[in-house]
Amino acid sequence: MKEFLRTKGFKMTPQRELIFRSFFELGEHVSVDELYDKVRDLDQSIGYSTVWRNLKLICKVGLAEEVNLGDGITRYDRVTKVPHGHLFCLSCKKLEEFPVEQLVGILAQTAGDRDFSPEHFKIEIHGLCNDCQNKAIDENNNGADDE
Amino acid sequence: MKEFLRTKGFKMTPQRELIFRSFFELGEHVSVDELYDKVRDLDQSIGYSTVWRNLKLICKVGLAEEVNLGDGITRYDRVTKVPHGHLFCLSCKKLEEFPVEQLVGILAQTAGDRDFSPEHFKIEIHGLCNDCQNKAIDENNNGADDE
DNA sequence: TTGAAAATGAAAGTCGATTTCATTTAGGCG
DNA sequence: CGCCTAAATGAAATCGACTTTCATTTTCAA
Repeated sequence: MKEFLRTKGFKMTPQRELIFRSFFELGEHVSVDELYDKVRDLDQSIGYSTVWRNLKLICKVGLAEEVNLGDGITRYDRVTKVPHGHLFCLSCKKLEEFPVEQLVGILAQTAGDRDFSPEHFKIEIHGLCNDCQNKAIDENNNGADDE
Repeated sequence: MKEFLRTKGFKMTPQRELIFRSFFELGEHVSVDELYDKVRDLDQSIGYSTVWRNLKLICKVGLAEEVNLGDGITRYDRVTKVPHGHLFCLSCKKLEEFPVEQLVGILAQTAGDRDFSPEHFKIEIHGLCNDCQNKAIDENNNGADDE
């Protein structure tokens, strides 16, 4: 990793090492705050802006990309081989993935037909995950019938 | 429209009337600032927060919905009969639409397979529109070859 | 070893979205 | 018609995530 960064003109530091490692240990779709919390557990002295800047760096060197679900929080998604879409639970904010090869094919064609040069496809399903659907049902059974 | 709002417990005011009308006169994907500018041309005295609140109201009563393209600006998209995706130009920010019936069918199935209750589908292609591709080419031909 | 370029941490700044609060207005009711 | 209460308004303050600034420290190639 040190070599990889050096070839791109960046230096390695203990903070960066820790931040990169933590990022890849956390799952997908990490927010700055989540990463900052994790990093802070390991080194109290690392600043928020350092975490933020390194997350940006991870994107710049092509290892992750920003995901914006419209809830005001930018998440950072590891770049993986396989393109995927997101199932975003509006209630608990959990994010699941699903494969989208077929869809991306259709979208690429759509773009081509319109002389639009696609850089990135975004396919999301917003709704309620199974857990939150069940919770909603429970609440209806137990709660008062207000509103 | 006044009746429509009354049945939902909202009152009609001159400001609201003007804001609603302006919103529907502007095309799709209107931002608060765009609407505020237009409304301001017609009535200098209307405040930003009133425009914002009425835009939210338009969403609440189901006539529009928020669109977030990840550029930090919330746009408001009139709810239309036909579901559509967005072609978003990363350079000039222009937004085009394209039909997505077929895709939505596939996505609904995907959601169903996973016991996910979909509320909303988001299908976007981010990239460069034809104009901006050409601009980029022009710049390469004329400009210096600085990295 | 050394010096320029890059990185860091704390704090301040940015900017769109949202809320607060004092005041005004709409519209149902007698 | 006037009255009254809930809703609406406008200005200003606040929020909160993101981004930048700046003084200082660190990396690493020569």
